[in-house]
Amino acid sequence: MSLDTRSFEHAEDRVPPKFDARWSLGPARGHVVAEGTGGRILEFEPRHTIIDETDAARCSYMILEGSVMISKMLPDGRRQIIELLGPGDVFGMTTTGIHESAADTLTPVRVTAYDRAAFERDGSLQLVFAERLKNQICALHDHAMLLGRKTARERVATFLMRLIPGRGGSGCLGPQADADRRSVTVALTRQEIADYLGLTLETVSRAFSQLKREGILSYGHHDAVTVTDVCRLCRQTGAH
Amino acid sequence: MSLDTRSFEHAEDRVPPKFDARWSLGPARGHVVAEGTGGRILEFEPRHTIIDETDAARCSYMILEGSVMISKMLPDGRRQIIELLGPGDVFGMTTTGIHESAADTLTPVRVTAYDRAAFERDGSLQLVFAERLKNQICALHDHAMLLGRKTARERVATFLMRLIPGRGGSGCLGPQADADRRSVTVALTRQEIADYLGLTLETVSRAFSQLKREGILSYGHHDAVTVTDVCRLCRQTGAH
DNA sequence: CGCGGACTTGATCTGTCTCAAGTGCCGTGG
DNA sequence: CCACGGCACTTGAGACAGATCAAGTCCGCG
Repeated sequence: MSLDTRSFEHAEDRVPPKFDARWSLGPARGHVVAEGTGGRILEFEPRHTIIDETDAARCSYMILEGSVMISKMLPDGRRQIIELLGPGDVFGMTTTGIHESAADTLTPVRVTAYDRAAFERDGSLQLVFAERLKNQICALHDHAMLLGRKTARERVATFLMRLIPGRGGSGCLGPQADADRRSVTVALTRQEIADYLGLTLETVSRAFSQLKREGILSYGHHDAVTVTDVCRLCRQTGAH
Repeated sequence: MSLDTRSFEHAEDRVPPKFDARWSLGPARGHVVAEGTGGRILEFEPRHTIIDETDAARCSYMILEGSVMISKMLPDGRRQIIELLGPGDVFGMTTTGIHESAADTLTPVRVTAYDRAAFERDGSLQLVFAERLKNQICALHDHAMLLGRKTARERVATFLMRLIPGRGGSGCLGPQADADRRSVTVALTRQEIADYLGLTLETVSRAFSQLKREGILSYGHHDAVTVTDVCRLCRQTGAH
């Protein structure tokens, strides 16, 4: 149901985006690591573009490693981050032949890219993708609920809960052992979190500060957050 | 990409919901019309429940005729309508074995219900569903943009544009012949539109009134709306 | 040391929600 | 046939969450 959130804990691996002509020009983005049966394995640095919103759709992708964000822009510049994806998730499928949303890396990413024509011919591959799509649809449903009906505070709490594997979902394990605290790494800037949650950067910042003041979170450096009381955070998500 | 919106134009067919024990009890909702190869064909009256949010998932469904809404509720009663579906669309798939959203009819509906176990075994059926899922994902992406970033006015304009087949999408035909006017039937109440667009009923009503005052819409009876200038409406959607 | 980027915090503004009437239509029953 | 009640919708007035505008702070880096 929820994202594999360990994938967002790679911020420490981040290196500053460095321009490399080989990675940015033409339709074949990314660094080809291996050619295989039907799929090429590509690698991308953090903060690089895999798909532009207007690209012709030549490939479908499955993530092997790292985190990818799918986003859309309105002509006046308003942006919405639609999905945050991790290992196993798929993107780039389309029925129109044109991608209608962009895909960018958050962390170092390795994907398998399947040529569209080859993909269409391979039924068993499509089944694998379809299975994954079901999960992603479920996440999109939850996210629609969040965007349409939750308060800013609930959105931020929900976002943070998704970063904690095994908690908050239908099969929540409850508090473990003694203390119910967990550390997570937030691989997104405040602006990106805002674009994901349908808020402004300031509102996201205020929600973080408020949760910190209440002792539910603690953090020094912005992307290394400790949730000091997971259950209490969970009760702020609106789902209880 | 967009919904097949002719499916929302059946309000005139509506009959008042009538209670019928056969339709409401137990897991096998709906009226079985035919048993077939792997799938049963079921019929439902307007405004009836196909799936409850907590149902165990026994079937996957494909719509043959009519409109279905998929929704979720928070424990405190806030509701979000996640998707509006028409003929060809599919729902009820899950990887968890539990449905996590409800499905209700808007109009008289005929669906094919595939037993979950049988469905899992039939690869070609899954491929048909997968193809359809791609379209629905695309619609969910657009809807996330709407919920996260559009104003009330833009949301309502976008909603109305989706009711006009062949217009507003990537392959928009532009104004036809002389006048650019179209009649649509809105099969949802203001409250349902609000729950779909992440607004309140009053805000939806005000947006309708405003568009009417500006001469972009006209309507007497609430569910029979004439868009008097489709292109002008389209320019209010935020997508231009 | 000074600059720039990401974040925080405060003050104010505003779009949407909330609360509260009021209207019109339709079906029911006298 | 008309009075009545209920439901969906409209409209207005005021409140409020979150947006916007504007300083700041903190930290890494050249």
